[in-house]
Amino acid sequence: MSILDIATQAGVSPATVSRVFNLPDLVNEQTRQLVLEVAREYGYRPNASARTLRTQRSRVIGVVLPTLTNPVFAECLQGITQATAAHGYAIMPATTEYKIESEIEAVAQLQAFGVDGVLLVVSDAATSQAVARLREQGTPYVLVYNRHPDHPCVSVEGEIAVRDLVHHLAQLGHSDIAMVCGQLKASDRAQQRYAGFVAGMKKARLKPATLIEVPFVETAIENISLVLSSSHRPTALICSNDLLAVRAIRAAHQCGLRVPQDVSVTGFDGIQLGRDLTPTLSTIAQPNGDMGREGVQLLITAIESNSMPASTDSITLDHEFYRGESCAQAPINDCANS
Amino acid sequence: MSILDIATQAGVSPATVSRVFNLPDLVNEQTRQLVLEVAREYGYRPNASARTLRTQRSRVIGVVLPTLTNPVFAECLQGITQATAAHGYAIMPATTEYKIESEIEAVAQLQAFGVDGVLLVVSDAATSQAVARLREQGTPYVLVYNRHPDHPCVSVEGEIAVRDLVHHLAQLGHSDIAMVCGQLKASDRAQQRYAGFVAGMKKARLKPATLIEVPFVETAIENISLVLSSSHRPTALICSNDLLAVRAIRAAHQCGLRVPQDVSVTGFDGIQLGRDLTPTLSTIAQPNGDMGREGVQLLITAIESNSMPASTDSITLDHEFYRGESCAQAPINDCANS
DNA sequence: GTGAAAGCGCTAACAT
DNA sequence: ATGTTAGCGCTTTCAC
Repeated sequence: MSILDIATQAGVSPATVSRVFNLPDLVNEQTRQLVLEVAREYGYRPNASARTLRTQRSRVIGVVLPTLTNPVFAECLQGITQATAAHGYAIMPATTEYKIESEIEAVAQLQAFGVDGVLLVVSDAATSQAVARLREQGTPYVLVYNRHPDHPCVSVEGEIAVRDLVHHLAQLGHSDIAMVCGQLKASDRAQQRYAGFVAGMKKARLKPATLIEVPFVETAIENISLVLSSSHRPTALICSNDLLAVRAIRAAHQCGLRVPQDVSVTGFDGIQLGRDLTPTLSTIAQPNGDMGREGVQLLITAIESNSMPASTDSITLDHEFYRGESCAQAPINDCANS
Repeated sequence: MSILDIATQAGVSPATVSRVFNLPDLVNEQTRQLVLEVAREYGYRPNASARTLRTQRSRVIGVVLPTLTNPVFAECLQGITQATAAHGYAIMPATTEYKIESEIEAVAQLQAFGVDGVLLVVSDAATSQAVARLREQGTPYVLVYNRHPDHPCVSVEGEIAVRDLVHHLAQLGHSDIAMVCGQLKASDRAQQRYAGFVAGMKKARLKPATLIEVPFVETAIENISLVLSSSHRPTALICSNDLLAVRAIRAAHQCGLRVPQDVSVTGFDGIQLGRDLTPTLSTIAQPNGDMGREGVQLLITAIESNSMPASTDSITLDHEFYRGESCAQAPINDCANS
């Protein structure tokens, strides 16, 4: 069923049928009803490829994410899905599994499929080849979660958030605080969060910050356990994301420590599931759905005005420390220690 | 950069350029190298819409899921993504948020975007209008997680799995076992799992099975707490999915009960995160990534042979009961009770 | 092994 | 308010 068939059946020209679907106001009420009727009868729906070929617009947005297995990105994609659907756009996601070389590959694939723009979460905005390619080729893009002055980004102030969290923990009597991260060099976000940790520790005049860098998620629990079973263990663990926090809690448990009585654990991301865990997860919550939605807004606005989102369009959303049960006052004896 | 530009630059016809990309064997080695060279130089990539318009194949697969917020579907989508990418296909996901009327809407949207086929998880395969539409219109589709004799499905034997689980719990000394589900009428999977529960209880000659039906996730914890604080509370809770199991553990905690010493909790799905929780989640694990991958395989095979997947192509994958820390022997006193 | 040409279904400029 | 028509970029038959 092509537009020509419908036109013939309705006794009008293909142009009129096209107008009924794209510029209905230009068509006489009666004619429009007639066309709509015929179209419905034959179950006609305009062919997207033909429209795209003609208009050079696919109404599809590409999305590049590290993984869907981390709920933070799944929640974000959920937001993206809602916002795009509301605008009549569809999405085409691709995941990199945190492999940096997959980023450029994913972008190339999406471009090959003719997406109008791309939303992405990259390992490191400053050095990303994927982002460079997008920019060179004039494909509209917006970074989400990444935060960099040269690119259009939707992000939260990760550095400030962690700095303030250190302050909060210090107030709870913690002086021995360690940070748990993935590989720092593989993530600009982790670096920013770590910078906030260092700044916060310095400001609180606490002793040089311990960093537990976890190279692979598989060994996270072991890595953390090692530190928790040392003679002078930290009383609080600031994890750079919620999944690490979950593993930190497990590590504590394996070391015979109770959370939060013996050790406090905080995460970063605010995944929904954290609210239902036992203990509930303390975390620096980001509005994950909104991050996606705002990114879509930025991107579609640019696409429809035939321009590229600018770094000056960047949006910073509010974060919020959610104090769950995994975080409490420092244990008394440790207070005595310090 | 169109195929014509490349052809002109290389001094060949557009047909030859097309062959270089689609039927390279038909092209003289030298000519091919030349064209490839020119194409690379200009960063040429064939236009997907034009190809789709001409061939009537988009190489895009639509995916309809309830939500991405439940890791079970995120993991499945991950598998789908990998398999499609390996075949040179892209995916276009849409979520229904468990709203049954969104299913048909999502399908219509995907069809409008010209997907070659659809992978879906629906509320109820038997009555789904979305599935009916797909079938009527001759759009290839495969159901995932749903299990129904009239449709091509990739699923596990949910009923048998739960039946066997009841047996396992009975062996552990549990006689007072309750099942926790979402709204039964809204999910054929939950119904099947419940049927397995009833069958298992009967076979184990245990007293009529208690069902805790949780209408809304928001109130799940309250609903479960109510039962756990009753005078003759169950010693084991079989939850129809892992997210409910997490909430059941929380409910137990709020009732002052320890898991698993006072009450055992099991889930269904095998989400990866469950392995890192404390206690680790006991669950009937499905191979979520593989479910997606198998669905893709079935679908693409059909698409490329110009046919529709048949109900006889349905695949049943193996499930496995993962015994985590959330499940243990029934408490002694309760054994005495029974 | 390569080229010429038709046409996939649509939109938009132009004409009436 | 509606019609005519060219052409988006590609693949594929048919011819050579």
